[in-house]
Amino acid sequence: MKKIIVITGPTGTGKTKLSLELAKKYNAEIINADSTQIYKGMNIATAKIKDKEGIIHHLMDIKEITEAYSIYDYQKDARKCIDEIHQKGKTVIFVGGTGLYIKAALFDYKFSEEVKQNYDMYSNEELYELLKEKEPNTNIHPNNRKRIERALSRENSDDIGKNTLLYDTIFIGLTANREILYDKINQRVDDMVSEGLLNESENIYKSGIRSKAVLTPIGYKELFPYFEGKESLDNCLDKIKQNSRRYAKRQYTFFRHQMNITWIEVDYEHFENTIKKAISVIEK
RNA sequence: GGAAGGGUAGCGAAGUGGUCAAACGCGGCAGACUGUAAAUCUGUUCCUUCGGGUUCGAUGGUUCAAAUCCAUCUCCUUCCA
Repeated sequence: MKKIIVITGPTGTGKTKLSLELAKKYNAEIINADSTQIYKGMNIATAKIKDKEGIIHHLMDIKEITEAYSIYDYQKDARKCIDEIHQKGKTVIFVGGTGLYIKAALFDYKFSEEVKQNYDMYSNEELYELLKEKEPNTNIHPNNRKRIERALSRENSDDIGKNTLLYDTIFIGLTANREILYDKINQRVDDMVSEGLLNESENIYKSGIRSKAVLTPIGYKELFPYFEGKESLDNCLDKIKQNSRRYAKRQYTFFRHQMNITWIEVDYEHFENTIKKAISVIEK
């Protein structure tokens, strides 16, 4: 099977579990599509797989948390992995919830040379005016300074190829009723605590490293006020739960509008049903 | 039993005669998204057949006009007994 299988969906739906079963069935290797699992040392909050059951996982634990990594790197790395796996005659399965990474790898996203500049002296309004001159049809909001700076730093590209799929791919999304999903997410945070989340987070806190890799994932930075004695543990854990719920919502928005996904309602009680459904979607 | 303060939309909290369907925050919902994407940013949030309708503990009153003033009732918090 040379089709690429993508397993995605919001956090807490069992993507990892499903991916292992499918990898065994289709003689596949897995490419991680989760932006936070790229990094070493961040395992509990990112819900990294504990037992790979012999399945080869790519693009996981490949960077130190002090290192930079971006979607541009991911695109190159992921495509290289696809070629290698296909060359072995095996199937490729992408697993993860970072929608943009999946899109950049599989769609014809074109990245151009960066024109690094310092925009510190400009106000949001001034920057927006600059962008308007460069890209009159921009739909970036004036308040979204980071994205405006990015847009100004890249070469103007009319054809960015974001809707052109490069590979024969099947997109499977795991989903669940909102209420159930939120319960799962809340429960999962409590489970992470029993698995040692506080320890892992405190080590990162004490390391003094405040890189992008540290400050991006949900589950570490929210605990820092607790280590500083400024906030109760319960409040910090509630913050993690809330951020996770909001993250799941944003994921839905992205997946619904950016990719043609076949959604599967997760059967938490009898996960084998979820696997069966996925197989029937793949073999349809 | 006495004294004081208070009950405002899902929650917290402003508002103390008209410009109030009611600031702001949170939560919820919806959305954008090519180099931080577990990020960043936006919209919306009493009901509505979009004409309007019904709200600010309850009831009654004053007024052209009340969440805002008055009376009674009710509930909560704190203090004194």
